Amino acid sequence: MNELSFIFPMSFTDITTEKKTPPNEKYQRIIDAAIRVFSQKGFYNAKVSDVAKVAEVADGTIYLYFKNKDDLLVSIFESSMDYFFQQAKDRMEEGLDPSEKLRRFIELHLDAVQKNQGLAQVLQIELRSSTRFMKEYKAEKFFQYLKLIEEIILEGQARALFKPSISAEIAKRAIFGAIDELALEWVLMKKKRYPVQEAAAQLCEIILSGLAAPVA
Amino acid sequence: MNELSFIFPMSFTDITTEKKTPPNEKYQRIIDAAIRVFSQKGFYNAKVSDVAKVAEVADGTIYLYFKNKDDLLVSIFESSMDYFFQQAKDRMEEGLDPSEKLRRFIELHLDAVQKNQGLAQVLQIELRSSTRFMKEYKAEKFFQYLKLIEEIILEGQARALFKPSISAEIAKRAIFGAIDELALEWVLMKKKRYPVQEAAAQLCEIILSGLAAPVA
Amino acid sequence: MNELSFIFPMSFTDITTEKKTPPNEKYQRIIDAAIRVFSQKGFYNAKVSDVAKVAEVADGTIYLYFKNKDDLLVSIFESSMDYFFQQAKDRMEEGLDPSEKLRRFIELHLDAVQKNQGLAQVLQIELRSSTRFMKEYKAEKFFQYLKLIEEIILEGQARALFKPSISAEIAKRAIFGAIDELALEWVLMKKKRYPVQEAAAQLCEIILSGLAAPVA
Amino acid sequence: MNELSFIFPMSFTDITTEKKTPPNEKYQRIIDAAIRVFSQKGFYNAKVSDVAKVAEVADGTIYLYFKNKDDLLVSIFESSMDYFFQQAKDRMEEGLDPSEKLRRFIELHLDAVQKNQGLAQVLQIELRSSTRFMKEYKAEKFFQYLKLIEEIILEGQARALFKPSISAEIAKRAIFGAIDELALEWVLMKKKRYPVQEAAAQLCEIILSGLAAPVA
DNA sequence: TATGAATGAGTGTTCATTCAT
DNA sequence: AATGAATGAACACTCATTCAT
Repeated sequence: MNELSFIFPMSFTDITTEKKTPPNEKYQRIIDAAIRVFSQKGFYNAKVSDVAKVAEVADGTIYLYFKNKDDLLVSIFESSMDYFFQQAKDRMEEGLDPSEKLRRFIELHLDAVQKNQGLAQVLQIELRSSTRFMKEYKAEKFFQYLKLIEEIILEGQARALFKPSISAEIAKRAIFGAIDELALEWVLMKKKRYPVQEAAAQLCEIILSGLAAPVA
Repeated sequence: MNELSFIFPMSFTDITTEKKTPPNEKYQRIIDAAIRVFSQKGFYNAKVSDVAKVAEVADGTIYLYFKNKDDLLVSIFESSMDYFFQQAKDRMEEGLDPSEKLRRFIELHLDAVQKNQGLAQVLQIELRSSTRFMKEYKAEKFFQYLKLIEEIILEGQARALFKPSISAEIAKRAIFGAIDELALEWVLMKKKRYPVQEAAAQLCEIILSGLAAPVA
Repeated sequence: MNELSFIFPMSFTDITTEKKTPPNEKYQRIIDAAIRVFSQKGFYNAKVSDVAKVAEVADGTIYLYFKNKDDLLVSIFESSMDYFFQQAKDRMEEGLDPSEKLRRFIELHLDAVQKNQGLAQVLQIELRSSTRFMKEYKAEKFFQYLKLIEEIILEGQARALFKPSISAEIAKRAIFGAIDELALEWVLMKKKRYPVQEAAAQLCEIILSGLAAPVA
Repeated sequence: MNELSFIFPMSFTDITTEKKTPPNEKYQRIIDAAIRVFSQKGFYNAKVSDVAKVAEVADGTIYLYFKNKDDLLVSIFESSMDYFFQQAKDRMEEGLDPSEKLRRFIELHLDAVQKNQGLAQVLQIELRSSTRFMKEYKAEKFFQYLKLIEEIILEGQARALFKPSISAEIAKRAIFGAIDELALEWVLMKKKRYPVQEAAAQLCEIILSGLAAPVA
């Protein structure tokens, strides 16, 4: 049972399909160990051998499943995003109001963060840290994520529910940034001063009225 | 002429007062070199000797001005923030409308980013990368930054211009996150699709109406 | 075949029991290389990579067997002393005259030095060099060595063969100093002007009559 | 007032004559500082800048008086020995019994050690540490020291007071080693368990009867 | 003489990665 | 597939020495 499968009952391995090495039990152990170790020590300060130790695997075994240390981080990112998309699809059925969709999206993100704080830290802090990831690595999955927000905004504008003056391209980034920062703060907070849901609600209150078309 | 002095005509050395080693010409050269090198290669991938080379200084000289490689990063952060606060104080005079203050704050941040893209990258990407900075190092200056936003919100609420239901504590984080993400995207964008000012305007449009108290 | 096994036919590994890493072939190669390199260049001037090169091992391999460069020196000392004690026990059977025991002890020490001059240099010169070893590191084994001499003296006094006025505590140091200095000179002598055995005999002549109780 | 001048009222500078730079007040300050620093930290762990700090001189100033760090150590050694010889000449007047001369010699050495423990440590531990000093540097002064002992022994043998079978060449080394070791132990002893004079007396008791020709 | 800022060669140690078993 | 001993490139930092002032 890994950290992610705690969020989503369906097996992790079902969605990731690109990997050459079919994710198996040992692959999972390594991913889970990496999440734990990276979130505690930080990616750069974590040793591959630390991950191996936690995963109860030999150092070399990690290289049977991952190309190198970076690949471990990328793999964590990619499979996490796959989960997220799966969930997003489930929760935001067609026909919902764009405002409601956006609310659910925000809630989903923050709920996921709450359920998996170690993972959240890795994705937010460590991933961002590497110039490689931010500049060179085409964060395909990250763009997919942004696209989800963009589509909601565009739909809202098409249905005249959101201000037409808003640039969806820019707004999606601002919204992601806000969610991301709230998530990060909440995760790093030792003594939680408020539940994540509170953060979600507050953010919705600002964003939704911020986007809303003025009533005639 | 260093990167920062490009933003602010007044000398760097005038404001920073805490440093034991009084920032002098060589200190500046090293800071500027570090900003350039860190923003290009990333903090972890940058060698101290790279910084020395760019600064046209011997490796050892860096250690006359900075305790170690980390200290270089922290110093960049701290002096940048000092600049920012100085600027913020100048631009947001007393008596301004809270909405106007917030607009100016956002514009200030994004303008500064535009004027100093290398520095912006370092602060956003590299600083965040280190577990040290995020968890252990008490980012005093960062909290001061957040406090500026918080005070504007509280003032707006006190004057019944902003919704009372908003938690300033949470909102300030959301706003910072939004600014930060827009800044990051803009900086990393190879071919600028829109001016930063456009990002500032868009963000203001969402945030200001999002915070505004409904008209009776 | 290592330097020490030249002195004692029994395997090195048989006696050293405290070491976590069981001395194996590679461990021995490193120890032997270190003795050679340290005796030639001196501990401080020897590079770890020099030792690695002589041992025909990668630099990093040394750190699989030794905590650090200092540990290499300590390990050489400790295992040498273990050998010595083993030998001393064998050569100085119970029932021997204290004078005879002392003679054999001195001969043993100087013979060992002759058989292993590189090691002797390291132990005498390099070990003494480090403030760490002399002041902080409790040279347990060295005190054991001194104790052997002390016991012989005390036995001689108990049997009224040695002067009762002699302080065993002080005498053991003086004797060790004399042996040590003779050993050092002999080792450093390029062209040997006399055999070590001669030095042993001369020292015995002084010490034994110096300790002897006056005949009634 | 330097450490050495505490032992000998005559000025340090009067005897050292080889030095190009005439030893003056600043030269002395540096020597004294070096003795203090080297004895505390050990030669290799002491920084030239430490010595400069203690001497209240700029780093560069040291190089006006000494060729390099090694030269500092050599200079300490040489001038100490000069003092010693001066003293030895004074105390061991012609006409004295060889036994009495040897006793005075041993007492002189140990008294000097007691009066100047920092210096003693430097000479015994640090000097010996460097392969340079032991192997390459022709310790002229050290041989002079040994010669003093040798001459006493030869005189004793010529006058049939000492055993003719003793090799003066070997005995002088043994005696030096014994003195040196007793000195070292005494200096490093935290809580002095006995006065140095006791060590001197004990050593004389062994050595003198050890050398003495048997009475007919 | 004296200074002390600047230099830059030098090295112990780490750790991602490999590969013989 | 799995291991983990071995590798060796890489790098932050130190400090003896110099030299412009």
